[in-house]
Amino acid sequence: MHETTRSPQGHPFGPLHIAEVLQLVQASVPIQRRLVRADDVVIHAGQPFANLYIVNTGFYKLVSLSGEGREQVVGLHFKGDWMGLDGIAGGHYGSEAVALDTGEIWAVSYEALLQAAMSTPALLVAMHSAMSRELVRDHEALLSLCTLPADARVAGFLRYWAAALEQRGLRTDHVTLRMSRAEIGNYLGMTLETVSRALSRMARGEVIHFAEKGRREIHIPQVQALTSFIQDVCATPVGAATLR
Amino acid sequence: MHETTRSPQGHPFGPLHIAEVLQLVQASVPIQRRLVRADDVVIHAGQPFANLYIVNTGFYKLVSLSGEGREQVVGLHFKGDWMGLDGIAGGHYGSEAVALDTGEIWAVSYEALLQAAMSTPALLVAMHSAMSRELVRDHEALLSLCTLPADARVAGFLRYWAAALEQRGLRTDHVTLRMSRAEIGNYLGMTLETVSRALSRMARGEVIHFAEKGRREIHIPQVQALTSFIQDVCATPVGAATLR
DNA sequence: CGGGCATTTGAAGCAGATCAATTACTGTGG
DNA sequence: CCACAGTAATTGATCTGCTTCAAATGCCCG
Repeated sequence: MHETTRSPQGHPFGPLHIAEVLQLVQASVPIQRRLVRADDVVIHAGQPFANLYIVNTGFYKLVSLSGEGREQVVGLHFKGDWMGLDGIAGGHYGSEAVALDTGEIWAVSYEALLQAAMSTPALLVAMHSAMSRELVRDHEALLSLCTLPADARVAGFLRYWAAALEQRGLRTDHVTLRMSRAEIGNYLGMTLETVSRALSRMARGEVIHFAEKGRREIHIPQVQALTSFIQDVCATPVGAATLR
Repeated sequence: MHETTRSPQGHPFGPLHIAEVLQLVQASVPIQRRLVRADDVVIHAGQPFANLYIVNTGFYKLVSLSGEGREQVVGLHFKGDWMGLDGIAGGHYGSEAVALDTGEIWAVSYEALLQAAMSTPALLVAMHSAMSRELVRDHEALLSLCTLPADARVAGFLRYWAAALEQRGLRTDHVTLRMSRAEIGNYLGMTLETVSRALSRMARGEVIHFAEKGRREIHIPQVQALTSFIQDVCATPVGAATLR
């Protein structure tokens, strides 16, 4: 989306590539590695804040729990993303981080990070960029949620996932969703049936194709088609208050 | 909500009170003050990132613009809040900051902030806390948006606004909304008519009262009643996918 | 005092939720 | 390797909360 995949060598304050950030962290602070499998809980909501977690491999969802038992997927995280950032302010993690498949995450002490930042400002900027990116992403999610109809949100979800893969140098034509229809629906603010219908509609429109077995393998001939699909759907726009 | 209004003197790494953060910033970095009036644009989306903005007085909304002209209020900001944080990652501000009435905002250079942070770690933690708080808030907004029916979201909005005022030592029984029904609706993902009806319903239920003239002055006898109202409404729950 | 905008309120329509039933896939034990 | 149980996904029919459309009222400001 933006030009975040640049900076070959990278001067101290410029934006770093995902791999460069991982190297930088590795070189600056002690890291505790942890291998996880699907459904492993990496961060428990409510636990005292101490570490930040950086995704080395795998896919993760962030889940917010309300007091009354409502739960909400509030974010997805890929290689190079930081997790646990919402714990800095209150001293406790604000949401659960759950692995969507096997992977490796790095735990680094926030205190150690602050220390290291004194001598390595680039580390600080990398962390700030991670937080900033998450804010931007949250705002995009909010925008999509409030202004797009269900079908467009599902298409936007696929596009987002594909973009995340592409940014990390992975192929985007064959995508394996790591989430059930229910999880996707929860993230997008709709029911699992609506997700299913949206996907069926996209498949019928040749925007995506399902792999022979298993409805979670999705073939996306051209990501750009998702964008057109979104715009098509929005010819009949949704009705939330338009400003002024 | 949390115990964020503590720390009388405040050791370097503990959470600071809003006024303490403002003092700290003032003592550590050069500040450019700006007086604004309602509808003044403090930050223009897309402009090159350079400064962070701290609210000294007034109320502000953050608006995200999509390429296709959709716009979405993604946040509200009060005294002590930082704005422009979404610009760090991409080098450009991601949303417009618009004043909702008169106030004073402080512009501080991000570079200067990084410099000052070297000698004043507390400043860094204050900034991180601000970002972290915004992430938490975004997640709360998402949760509310996806799991609560319209009436509950409006009540939650009032409760949020009252809590923000209380945290800043202001009275919460008489609240003056600085936003139109359309703005509120946009923020909450519903139409202005639905906002109006929700408020009417709350007034009918004695949860709030309107001041004699001007439907933006709202009397909230007891903030706690808003919470009960939300739970009442949720007896008939909304249907977004529940996880697993 | 009057024009223009914000808000309220009512009536009707619809996108998406809910309910329900079938099909497809995954893992497990024989 | 196959049968079977349990879960995930699809698809259809119906229902409903919220949007849309419409109209009246109230309020601010020149």
